[in-house]
Amino acid sequence: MSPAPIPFSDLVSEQTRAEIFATVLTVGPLSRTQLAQRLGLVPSSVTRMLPPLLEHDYLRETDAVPQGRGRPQKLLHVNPDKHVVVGMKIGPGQVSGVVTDMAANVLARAEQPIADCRPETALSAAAALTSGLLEEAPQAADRVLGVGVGVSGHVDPAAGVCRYSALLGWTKVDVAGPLAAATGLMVTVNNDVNTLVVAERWFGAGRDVDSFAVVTVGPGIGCGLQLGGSLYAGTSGMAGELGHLPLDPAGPMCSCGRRGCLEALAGDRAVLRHIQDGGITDCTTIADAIALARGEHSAARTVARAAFAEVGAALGRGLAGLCNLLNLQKIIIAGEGAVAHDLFGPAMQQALDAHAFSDAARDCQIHIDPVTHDLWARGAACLVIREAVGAAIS
Amino acid sequence: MSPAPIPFSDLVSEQTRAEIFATVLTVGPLSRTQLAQRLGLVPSSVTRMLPPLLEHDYLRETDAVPQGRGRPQKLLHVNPDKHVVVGMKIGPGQVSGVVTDMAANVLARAEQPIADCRPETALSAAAALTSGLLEEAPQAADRVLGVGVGVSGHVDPAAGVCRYSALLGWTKVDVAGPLAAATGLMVTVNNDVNTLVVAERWFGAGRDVDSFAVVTVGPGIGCGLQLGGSLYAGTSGMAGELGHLPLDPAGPMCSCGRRGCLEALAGDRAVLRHIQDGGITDCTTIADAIALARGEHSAARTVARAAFAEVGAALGRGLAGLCNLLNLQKIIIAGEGAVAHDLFGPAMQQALDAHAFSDAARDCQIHIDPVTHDLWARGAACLVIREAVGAAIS
DNA sequence: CCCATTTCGTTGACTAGATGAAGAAAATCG
DNA sequence: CGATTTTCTTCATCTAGTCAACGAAATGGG
Repeated sequence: MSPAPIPFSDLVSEQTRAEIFATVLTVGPLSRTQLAQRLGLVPSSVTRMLPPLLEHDYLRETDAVPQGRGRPQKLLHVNPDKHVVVGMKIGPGQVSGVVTDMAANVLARAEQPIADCRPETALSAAAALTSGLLEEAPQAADRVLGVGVGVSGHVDPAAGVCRYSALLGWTKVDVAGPLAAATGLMVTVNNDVNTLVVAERWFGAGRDVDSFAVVTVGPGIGCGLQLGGSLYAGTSGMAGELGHLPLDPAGPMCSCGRRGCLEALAGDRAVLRHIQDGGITDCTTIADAIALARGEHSAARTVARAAFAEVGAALGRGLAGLCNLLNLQKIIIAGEGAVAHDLFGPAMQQALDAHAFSDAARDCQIHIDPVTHDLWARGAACLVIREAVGAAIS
Repeated sequence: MSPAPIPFSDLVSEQTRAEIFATVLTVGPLSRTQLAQRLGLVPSSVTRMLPPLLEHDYLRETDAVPQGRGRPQKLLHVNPDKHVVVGMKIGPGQVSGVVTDMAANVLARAEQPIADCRPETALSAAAALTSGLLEEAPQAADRVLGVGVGVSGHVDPAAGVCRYSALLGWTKVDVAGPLAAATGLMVTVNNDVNTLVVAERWFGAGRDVDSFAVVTVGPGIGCGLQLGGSLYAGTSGMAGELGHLPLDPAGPMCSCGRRGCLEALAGDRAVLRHIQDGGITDCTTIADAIALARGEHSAARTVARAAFAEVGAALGRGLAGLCNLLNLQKIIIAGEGAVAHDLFGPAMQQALDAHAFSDAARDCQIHIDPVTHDLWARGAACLVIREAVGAAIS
């Protein structure tokens, strides 16, 4: 594997240039004048900052494009081919990854099932996946900016270490070290939901707001926070633990050993539990449950639908707490479970409206994003770009 | 009432000068060198910023004080007499206020019961209290910087309006307008718990941390947040609504009409409810309950103690959610109810440890601050100083 | 007692980022 | 073709910051 050239930092480490780059990246081609307005600068300041970015070919400008009267604009856009970036997500059962260009466009994707969750297994799979992905983008090998990794669990991004992951069964696992050693590339690690936050912020529903949460539903309930325009990590990088909000002292046991956590009330297992409690025994996966609830009218369908409604109501109560506490502009529901939003959405919204203060709920849009797809890994790639460009850009 | 001179803003509006002022104010007399270190500057930069602050007499320096070898330092301190500030809290039943100097030292205090909570009643009481307080500091009338007001409920600080207050029964009440008209002074309004956050940040347990929450216990449960070094207000200034976190779907009715809110489980009424459920009928105020629980050994005392333990456990569950979600460095328990911390504290801590992730709980100190006393109103005064100095200073 | 040492603070030359005003560039409109 | 409009650049200037050198004011050792 080639050594990683990381020439970006010294050139664009200055705050303003980083903001220019990020703005051009995320809000598309822009003229200098538009850019100045958006950044609260005067056009001449933009002009002054640009030369190094253009000379080093991070940004390019189009030919003049006339639009009515006046001198035509030259639009700035990022040069997507300056670098490629690898992003991946390590989850239970599989490692999935993408290669993107500098505009975070996905060039190739791949995934690899892992037999067990031991750190060695997962990390060697991640290294193999990185190699494989970079071979698919053959001319890219000498232009790799770095590898971004999203890990479900508590991550210390500065150290590149996963502190604790219930889902993976990890405690104090160094992720960046082994992966950097195996690939020879710069490695950035963060919580997997945080990678989604960055992706939503740059390309998704978080584009136009500066305070939002991404809540992932699936086997577990995850949460990442963007507060006041920047990713909120907390004291030791483990903020966003919404899944174990204690919502019901009489609730079912949670995998964490406590009772009535949001995750126990609204995770996949809660759906299955409700269905089994309803007397249906041959429904063992969440896919079964969705199929049942969307299937032909039957007693079983009624039970399954009621199960999703229960789960939606619990989720809504949790979101109400989040909404009341942080007075967010938006909550984005994502994760594998979001595909079933037709089943749990109405009950969730109803519980949210019932439990959130009306002012807070009015200010807070709910956005359901069922097509997370590559977004996890793409977000991990964004993380690398974001770091290279300077964390200041949010 | 005299017109308010507000000469500060133009002079010190620059970020760095504001930070210098705030640092000198909060961490006491400092030499230029110490100041530079603390602000991450070089001493000459401090020297260059000082002249306007000294000329306009916001800061002063002591005579040289030798300390061992070398040239003696001249310590900078704020000139407390440059202005006076009025701070007050409008709560149900009474308006209380203080006059402070520029170092937020309390010069005089007063409170005034109000017969009802109608806005006119409360605001005219506030205006009267302001006049009264300023008469107690006679030579101060021409040096008033402004009036800060803390109101329990949802406040829009920019508009100076209380949007909604359950405790006061207010909906869309303009506070700043009438009070400015009546007093002729600049008026700053904020949520009452936010005033506590500022006070704790400047003078209290929040001095050495940059992410903490102040949770007030009493008739209601309030919460203010300092995240990443600055007061977190949320999208529309109503963040920090912890009291209505839904913690128990089978819990008692809350005054907000929902079931099982933290406030219904851990507010004063919850204590009384538990005691009455225990068969004791002549305990109608929280003071009675505290006296009972601290009194002579008896069956009633056992019931009262159990009531506080129940409430503490509920509070601990709520704090665990807060701690997990935001991974704070510190949670400060304040408010009138905090005096009973000997009664609810152990159960609270136990529930917190049981429900918070151990990593998050380890990073999060609990600080109980039972002597809030003037702190509400003093915090409101800080709010005015903070605004005059520039919100940038956190 | 005087001079080296130490610490504090100031001065002045210099740099980087931002601004505003004026002007050059490149289109359309009449 | 000239007037107008819009975009972008150039240049003088401002502000906040740094660095390096120096001045100030104490202690302590010979």
